[in-house]
Amino acid sequence: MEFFDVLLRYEVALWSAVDQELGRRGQLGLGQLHALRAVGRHEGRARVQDLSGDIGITVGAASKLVDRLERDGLVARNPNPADRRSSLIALTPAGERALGSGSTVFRAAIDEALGGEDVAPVTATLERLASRLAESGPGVAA
Amino acid sequence: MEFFDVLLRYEVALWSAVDQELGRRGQLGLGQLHALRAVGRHEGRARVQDLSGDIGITVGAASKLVDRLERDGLVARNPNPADRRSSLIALTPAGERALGSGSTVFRAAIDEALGGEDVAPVTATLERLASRLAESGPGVAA
DNA sequence: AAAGATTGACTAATCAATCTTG
DNA sequence: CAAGATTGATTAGTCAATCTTT
Repeated sequence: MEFFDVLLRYEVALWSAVDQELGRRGQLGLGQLHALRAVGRHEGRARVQDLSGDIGITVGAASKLVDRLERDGLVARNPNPADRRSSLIALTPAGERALGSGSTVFRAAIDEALGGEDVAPVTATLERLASRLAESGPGVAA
Repeated sequence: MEFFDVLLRYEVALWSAVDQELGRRGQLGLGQLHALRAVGRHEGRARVQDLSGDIGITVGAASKLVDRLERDGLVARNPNPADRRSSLIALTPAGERALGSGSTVFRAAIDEALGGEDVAPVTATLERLASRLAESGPGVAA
């Protein structure tokens, strides 16, 4: 189970290293940045469900996450004309700025951590494994 | 940043899949099992600090984790004859049993998730990256 | 003083129950 | 009645302050 152990250990260590670098450079924490990246990918039309799936947390947790991002002025819930049960979540101008500058530091921190290592093969293998897993059982989903 | 994204996504998905399989088989959750595996590796002489480092959580969190494991009868804090500031944490008989049966299910769940994929190269690369990171900055440590 | 651990205040996750809309 | 989201109770983490022992 060496694979599982090192996967877990490295993921925790990398998250921690990147998060600390973000803090040193006066950026958002990695948790918030990770969320803003997900919101950004949905081009202003993110629903709470989408974020839940992207980030791998429950719908309830995603709802509260959006509460906090909204409180901090980084995203806004806009009415969904097609379905009044949900809102469409978009980045605010402040959210765009935080995502932009945070992403720059984020990329640099990862490049630094990789130190020239070619991770393309690892990336490919993990993609394959992730697909396998997604097919068999839908992780966090209800 | 495809590498970071898939690393994170897969780690979350794999954790979730294994955790659910443990639940279905009436075993401890993966969080607790992960902790018991760490305690077990220290052969009855684990200190709170050791677990903190192994698991990648703060010392305070590790102290509370041991509280819960102790409350559940899975580990015991024994006096440390060499240093009265710390205890030596050991598995109880119940803890040994839970670790044993949980590990069996754990291994099977991982094998199932890997589905014959050869992860040795990925493991080697992640080991190398983890070493790099450990040298530059000590993650969670105070 | 420093090291090891614990505790309290706070933050963020889970699950279950609930409310609204489709 | 399903689906989408929110909320409340609980659980587990962070950080900072503290206590004991070295």
